[in-house]
Amino acid sequence: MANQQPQLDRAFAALSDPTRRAVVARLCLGEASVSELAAPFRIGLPTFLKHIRVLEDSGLLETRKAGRVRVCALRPEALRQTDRWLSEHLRIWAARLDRMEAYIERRKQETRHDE
Amino acid sequence: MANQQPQLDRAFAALSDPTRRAVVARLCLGEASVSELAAPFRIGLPTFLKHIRVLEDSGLLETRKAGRVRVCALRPEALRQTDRWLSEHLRIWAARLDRMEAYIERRKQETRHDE
DNA sequence: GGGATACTTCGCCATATGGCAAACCAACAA
DNA sequence: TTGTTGGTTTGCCATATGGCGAAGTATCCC
Repeated sequence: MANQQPQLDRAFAALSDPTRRAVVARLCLGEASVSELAAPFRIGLPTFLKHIRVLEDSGLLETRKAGRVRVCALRPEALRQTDRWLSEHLRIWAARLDRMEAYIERRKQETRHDE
Repeated sequence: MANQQPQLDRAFAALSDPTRRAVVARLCLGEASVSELAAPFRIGLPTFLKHIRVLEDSGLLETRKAGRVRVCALRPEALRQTDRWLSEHLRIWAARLDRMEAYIERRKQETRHDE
């Protein structure tokens, strides 16, 4: 049973860390350099860099070097992919619930009919 | 900087594993016992149980014991919570993009005006 | 009771993750 | 050219994760 969705694995894993979610949230507002992104956190730069690499590997963001500064930008396609997985499964679940309710309603009707 | 959303952390982490996503997908179709859920996978039951515990701790599913069988059911609220985080941030990102496009459009108009 | 079934716990292992400090490199800025 | 800034690499550590097999417990069925 090989893993068919390593992309999805990595995106969900990347989003499981509050620091990384905060970075994604920040980048929704526009590009930023590594040190700008790191500023709100009390962790060392090497550690923070690791978070950036994880986000990059997951496809959630891309970076480019401008002089000595590394600029980070969101890649919303990866975000959309994870969102699609969730909303699709919620849809399936809701559809089943609807069928169940319809079934119960039908049973009620039939019971009334029997009386 | 304390973590404000351990729930969200755990839900995303739980969904980062293909086995666990498959379990969630299966449970969208209705309740199932541990061994029914484990059947499609080639991993041992103890290992599979760990996955179930992770899903349970994340709030994505709940279980109850019926005789010697443990029945698992989806808790869609946790699924919805993660979906909300994603769609909200996608919304913010899209809003910014709209503003940028509007800005560029305005610049175009002004440039034309200057000619 | 006694066997089969369905977990459940235990102990172990390899790898991954998230953190640190120290030293290093590259590119401005004076 | 020399210092400062912004990032990067390296090495280390503690804990978590995902896997295993063996043994244990609790039901259920005969």
